[in-house]
Amino acid sequence: MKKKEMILRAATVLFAEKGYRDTSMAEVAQASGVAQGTIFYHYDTKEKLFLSILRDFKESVIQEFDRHVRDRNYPSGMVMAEDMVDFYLSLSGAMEHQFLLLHRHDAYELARSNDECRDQLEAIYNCLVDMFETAVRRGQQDGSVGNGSARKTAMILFTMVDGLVRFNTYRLYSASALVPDLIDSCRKVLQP
Amino acid sequence: MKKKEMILRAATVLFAEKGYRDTSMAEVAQASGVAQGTIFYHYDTKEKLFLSILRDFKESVIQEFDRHVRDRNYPSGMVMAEDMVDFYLSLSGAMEHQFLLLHRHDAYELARSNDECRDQLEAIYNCLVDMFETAVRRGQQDGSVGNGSARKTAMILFTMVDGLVRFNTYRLYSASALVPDLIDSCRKVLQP
DNA sequence: ATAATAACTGACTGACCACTCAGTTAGGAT
DNA sequence: ATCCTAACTGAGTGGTCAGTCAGTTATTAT
Repeated sequence: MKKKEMILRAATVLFAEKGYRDTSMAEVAQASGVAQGTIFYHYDTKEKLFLSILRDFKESVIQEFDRHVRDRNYPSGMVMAEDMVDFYLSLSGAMEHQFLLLHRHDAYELARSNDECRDQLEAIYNCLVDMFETAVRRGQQDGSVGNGSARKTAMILFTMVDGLVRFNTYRLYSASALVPDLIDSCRKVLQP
Repeated sequence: MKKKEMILRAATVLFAEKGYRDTSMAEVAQASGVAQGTIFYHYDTKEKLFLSILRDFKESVIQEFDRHVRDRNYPSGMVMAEDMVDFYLSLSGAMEHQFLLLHRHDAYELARSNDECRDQLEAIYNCLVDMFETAVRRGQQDGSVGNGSARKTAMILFTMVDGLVRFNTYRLYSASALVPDLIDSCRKVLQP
């Protein structure tokens, strides 16, 4: 693996686990087995390193979603919606550190002063909500999902599933114990 | 107002808006119109100042909730649950900075190494979920709410409402536009 | 083989920041 | 009026950290 990528990976883990501000570039250098100067050679500043992580995350989410949905045939929008909840949960497990980053305030902080950061965040967020919206729309067409704004319904589903991931992240409650109840609640929200 | 309280108030706003790590004690001192040394006279360390803010928040939440529920007669658990959603939304507006603090990662960070911080967080969180649980239980007794674990149902309601507050905080979406849909979804989740 | 460029290194720097401390001021008790 | 203590002050300190830079090593082109 190239050193540039090693730096990105190590920084993703450290920024997610310790936070952007609480992670020094010296720590990133040590964790990636690289001299401090090397980081600044590849990513001019700490901020640009963080942006690269976000960009990487965005591309991964889009790619994973496309790969999951492609070649898949759902009998109904409702079934697709349930699969999207499952997919979101497994994605947040597989990309644990990136989701942890998304659940920190660091990125939103940076987004206030940095346009690119805001754009990346919106793209990630839109991609995730779009997942649910696609399912809702399809369900509304085939009659398995009740009417109402598809976008708003998708956002409510998003808050429910994302809240569960957050419970897990903060170790306030084990997510797995809530999954059946959550899926059940989502079904109730969607039912015509 | 005593200087000690002025410091606490200024620090709450600054920690919420700029983050714990990004706020220097010099800024807190300036914002509260006090010398730097005065802060350390009242609150030994930055960490203890933060804990005092959390303690203050916990007590306020409990007090506000008690005051709201006392002397109020709900015709059914379902109506109480709807009122709890409303109450949560208005509370998060009235105590905007404290809720912002709760939505940052700072507190959860500190909780990992500081027992008191973890206890305060759990107390705040329990108080909020208890609100919903009380309503669900009552609804299950009078038949206005369906059966199932009251705690889990309360947690799902919590994630839905809290997710909405978060949307607002991060300025990703205007909360008010989602409120009617949210209340409607909560009703669906609760219905027998 | 030589030159040219890209990748890499780590000691160093200037800025910042939590916290200290020696000293001053305000308030209350007798 | 005198004493005592609590409240308050701000210049100073030691430590940390993002970013620099002059120099070294690896890679590629000719």
